[in-house]
Amino acid sequence: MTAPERPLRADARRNREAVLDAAGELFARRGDAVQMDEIAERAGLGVGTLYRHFADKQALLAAIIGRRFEAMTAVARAADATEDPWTAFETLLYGYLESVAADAAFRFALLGPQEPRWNDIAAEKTDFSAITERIVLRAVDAGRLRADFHAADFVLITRGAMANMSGTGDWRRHVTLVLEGVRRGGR
Amino acid sequence: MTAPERPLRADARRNREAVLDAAGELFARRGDAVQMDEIAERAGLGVGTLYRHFADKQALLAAIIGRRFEAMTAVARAADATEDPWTAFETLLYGYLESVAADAAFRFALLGPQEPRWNDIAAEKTDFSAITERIVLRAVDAGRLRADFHAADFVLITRGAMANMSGTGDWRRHVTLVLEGVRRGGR
DNA sequence: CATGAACCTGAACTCCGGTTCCGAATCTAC
DNA sequence: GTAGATTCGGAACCGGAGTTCAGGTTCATG
Repeated sequence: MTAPERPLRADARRNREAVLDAAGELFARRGDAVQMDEIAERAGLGVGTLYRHFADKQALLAAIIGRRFEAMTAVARAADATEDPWTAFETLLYGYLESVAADAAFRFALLGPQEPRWNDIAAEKTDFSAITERIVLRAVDAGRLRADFHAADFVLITRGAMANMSGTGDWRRHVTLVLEGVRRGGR
Repeated sequence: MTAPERPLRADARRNREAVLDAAGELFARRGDAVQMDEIAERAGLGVGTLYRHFADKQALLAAIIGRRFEAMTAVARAADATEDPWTAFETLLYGYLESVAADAAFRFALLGPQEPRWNDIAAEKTDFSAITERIVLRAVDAGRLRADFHAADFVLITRGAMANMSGTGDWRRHVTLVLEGVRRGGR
């Protein structure tokens, strides 16, 4: 179905990239509240061009989100490479949250009401959740997380922190508090 | 300015109530995604009537949210009447969250991006935050909450839980975990 | 350098939902 | 019971944001 796919013309590829960059930047700053005209202007292109590369706004957003999920997966993989189970867990958690904190669109996708969608996309295209599960398991087995801690709890914590990222909320403080209730085995 | 205020005509008062009920019900279920026509239909009235009673959609929402804040303040007052400081704290926390869980509009108002607005309204019209502060202080003084716990942390926890209220998130589990990191002096 | 396909532009279009407005209906006071 | 003010109804209006499309432009190929 996606078979023939002749390579894009040079200017087309360049423009496609410009759109992705502009959209990424703007979505990151203001979530999906940005409008197509703004993205076009920032990319130095006409709106029509956006629609030549992406079926609609949703598709453009999806492309951006997909990128982020891939980056996220890389972060997770790196964390998993750490020997110490607790360090691995913390690295994953903060790596994840730091990225999310820097990107309103990502946050929107993760927190938004159409919940199932994006996470499903992520599940299909990356093995982020598998890696997360492994890291959590390692920490539990090493006695560094409460015995009943589950990957779903990682999501819980994560979402909780995200909710404290806009405005005055101090999400780091929030994570600190939660971690205190979840960490085990001091030294 | 609001001085003369002749009493509303009987039917007007009845209709106003119907609007409030319909809007409360729908906003609670679907947040501010409901549209004016829907509310009108559910109330058995024309749209024009909504606008006779409320300047615009925002004002209607504000009326609903205001109601909820008042109810919330009553809950807080009740919690404050409990002798045991920890029980008071837990009562407040769960009372708050239970109400919020039942009302998407309220959640939306508390969690939404236009953050400052609603909380300011609340601060002006109710003494919810004052009561909360007192309850938190009591628990800290009694050694039942970590010494550095502050009213702002209550908000943190609260927002964190809210983020886990839609879809599959198990907000009670989330609160349990957080509480574990915050509670002090078991039995 | 010429030709045609691929691509770009941006004004115009469409859809959607909040808001208005005025004739019709309803209530209150006398 | 009736006059007159108040309130209601809902079709029409309006602005905003996504999307389309009829040319003009640029690139790749021979």
